Amino acid sequence: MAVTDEAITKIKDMLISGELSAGDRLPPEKELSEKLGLSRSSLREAVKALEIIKVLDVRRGDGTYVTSLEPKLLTEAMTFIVDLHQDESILEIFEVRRILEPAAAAIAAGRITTEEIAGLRATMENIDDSTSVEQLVDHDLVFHQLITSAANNAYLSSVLDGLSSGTVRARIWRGLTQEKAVDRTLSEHGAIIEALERGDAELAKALLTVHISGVEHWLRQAL
Amino acid sequence: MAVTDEAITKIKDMLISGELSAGDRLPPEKELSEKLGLSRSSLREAVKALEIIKVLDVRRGDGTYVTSLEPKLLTEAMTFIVDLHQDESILEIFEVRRILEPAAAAIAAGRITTEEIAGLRATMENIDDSTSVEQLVDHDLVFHQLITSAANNAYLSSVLDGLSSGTVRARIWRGLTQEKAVDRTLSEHGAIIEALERGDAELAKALLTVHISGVEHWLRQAL
DNA sequence: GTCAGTCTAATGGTCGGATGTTTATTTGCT
DNA sequence: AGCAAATAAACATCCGACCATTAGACTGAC
Repeated sequence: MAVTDEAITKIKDMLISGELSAGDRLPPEKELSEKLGLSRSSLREAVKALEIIKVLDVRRGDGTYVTSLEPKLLTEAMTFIVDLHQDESILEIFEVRRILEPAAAAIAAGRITTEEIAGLRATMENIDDSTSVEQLVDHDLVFHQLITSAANNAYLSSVLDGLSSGTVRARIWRGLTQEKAVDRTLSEHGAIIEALERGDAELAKALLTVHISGVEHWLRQAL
Repeated sequence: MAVTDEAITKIKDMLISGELSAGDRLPPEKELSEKLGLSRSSLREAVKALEIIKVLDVRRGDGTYVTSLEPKLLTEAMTFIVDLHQDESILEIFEVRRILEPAAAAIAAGRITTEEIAGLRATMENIDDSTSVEQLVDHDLVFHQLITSAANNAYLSSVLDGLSSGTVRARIWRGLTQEKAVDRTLSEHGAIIEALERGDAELAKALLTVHISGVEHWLRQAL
């Protein structure tokens, strides 16, 4: 194994063993490279790799720190990869979303707070079929994130957020706008909010299945 | 933005735009660094980062290639991250698995082939409650992977595989062995195979929900 | 004493080049 | 044609120098 990969493994082990914890600061590059027995150049490659997947947070002029290590960091790593193959396999991604999001909504229905409901309602304000695509994408992003986060499972949220990257969303809403299907989509969002507010898990689940399947169907014929 | 991060973005853009495709070979480091306007050292950091998340495949003495970019590469990226926080949040991860795996089994029930059934049966051979923990973990890993792959959705498989890393599995089976719960777990596996063979999606789904919930319950009290 | 501004040391960011190691290819011999 | 050695290409690693940024210490005015 290359020294750089060894360094990655060693740092990872230090995290797993607890020698390094969330928020801790790593020794300076020079010092750490000597400790791990490799050059600063090679160590930097290792640190860069860990920074990309959000395990380390490098602050120039300050130092290198261990991130919060929250499940949230799964999202960015996934988004990076999902972005790379959006064309062929969007449908497979939607199949996964169609499994997870209704389940998330069902869980959310049982524990969603009035504040969260209010947050969902807020995303619907000032939105109609004459709103710009960018705003629609923003609304859509926040809407779905609020629901999944109401399910109170950070991994669930991370995976779902990672699977639905912004680039894909933008393409879809552009298409929906052209086909004048914005109204219907927005009214589906409204119905979902009502079901969640009533705590109707079954209905919320069904509505989300229908909602995602609808977009999926549109996508299928658009490809 | 640092030059290294710019380089990562540029390479990513080359992939999205199609200038680089799966299997393509990148220019040599020296040449590419000149083209992108940065030093070889900095470029190497970028390449290393992309290698870690399985976007690039670096072959010493040969060259650097774009990987297949299959969804499968999501797994390793996820495993890396999931391994880092197994303790606190295993239960959240299990909640996600409990949503996805039964759904995967239901899909699989409708399209699983006799060869795949035979493959599942094969994992049960030579396995009983006197088998070593390592072998049990191997069996378990292959068993669940076969089911998810029978669902024929590469993203679904990748996400599930990523969520259930080997380290967690090992801990669980060690526990199950101590509690003499191996028998029950294995018989559950057998029942799942039969349901899949009969194409009974509802039963397969229910069995997997029960199966995962059982492990989840054991985990909850073990923590 | 307190605050603002300045200075400095620590730290990461970038670079260029030298050298080692591995692999694929070419060359040359039989 | 086939095998083996030589060669070249490419990545791997290291080193040392210098730049850029930041946090924190310091200083001086009030």
